Amino acid sequence: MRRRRGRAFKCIGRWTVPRQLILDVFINNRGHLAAEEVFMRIKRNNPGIGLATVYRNLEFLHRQGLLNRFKFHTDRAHYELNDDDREHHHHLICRKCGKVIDYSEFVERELKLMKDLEKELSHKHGFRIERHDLNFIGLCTDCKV
Amino acid sequence: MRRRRGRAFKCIGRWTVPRQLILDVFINNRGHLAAEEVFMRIKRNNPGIGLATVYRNLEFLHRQGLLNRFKFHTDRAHYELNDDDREHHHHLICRKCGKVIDYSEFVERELKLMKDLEKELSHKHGFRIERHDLNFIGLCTDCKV
DNA sequence: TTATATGCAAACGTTTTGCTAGATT
DNA sequence: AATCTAGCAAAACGTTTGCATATAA
Repeated sequence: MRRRRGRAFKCIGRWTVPRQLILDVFINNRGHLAAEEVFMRIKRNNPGIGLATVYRNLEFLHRQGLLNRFKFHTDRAHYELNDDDREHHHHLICRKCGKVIDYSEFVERELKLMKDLEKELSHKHGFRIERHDLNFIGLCTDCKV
Repeated sequence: MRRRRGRAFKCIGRWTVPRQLILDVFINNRGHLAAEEVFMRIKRNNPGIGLATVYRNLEFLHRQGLLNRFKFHTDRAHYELNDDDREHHHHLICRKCGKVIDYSEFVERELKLMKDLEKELSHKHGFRIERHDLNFIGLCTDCKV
């Protein structure tokens, strides 16, 4: 198996079938998926897949920078495709049904603030800030009735 | 047992000894504690306490609005005292040692942005936003060497 | 050919639950 | 007295690990 993603990408390790299948799930399904959900989707056409393989490869793809990892409301880790072409965005999380909506409003203004904050905080607390994580929690249209 | 907190507070349910002991841990120890840590601290002077009681009461106190609940880097849920008098703040999280530092820099500017964002997002996505959660993840002074 | 990844099952750490005795109102 | 809560142990849940087999390079 040799098919990867469209653009060039150096991979530490071997590019295997399960690895590609997992990535395909995210390519065909822009969203925020937990391991179990990825596992189920692959299992439909590839019943031989193991859940541990999914877990190992989600972590692998995350380390390779292909997937972003989140801990939202629930206990499960969620992953989304880390598409360089994609706009910087954050998440609206419904605390009732768990729905996650991406948004990119006010990003320029937000990024400016984040940069100022990172500078100030790095200096003051000696932290080397690598990333930030901003979530809005509330009720979605369906759940707020 | 009748002792509660300084200010008035209506409690749904019964105010029990373990409930007070758990709250005391947070009053005497401003910080972000996981269930196990709270359990250990109480056990020192009250060996009879059960871990399940701690879990149940952390959730209880969170529902009562006395504790804030976070899911940081690790798998454990962390809680902190929700002190109304306290400044609005966010968290710097060290991804290596798990240390959590509170900060309140740029809060006015941040709150202004959050308010604008909440208004825009509520309108556009039909979300009723209840709260936001902003974390900076990186390496602390000790871990970045 | 050889290191790496897979699949399975068992182990793991955290959190929840069922139950009976006990405490609070 | 009625009801809610505690403590214990067992189960549940998401995730990780050990190991023999299979696969990519």
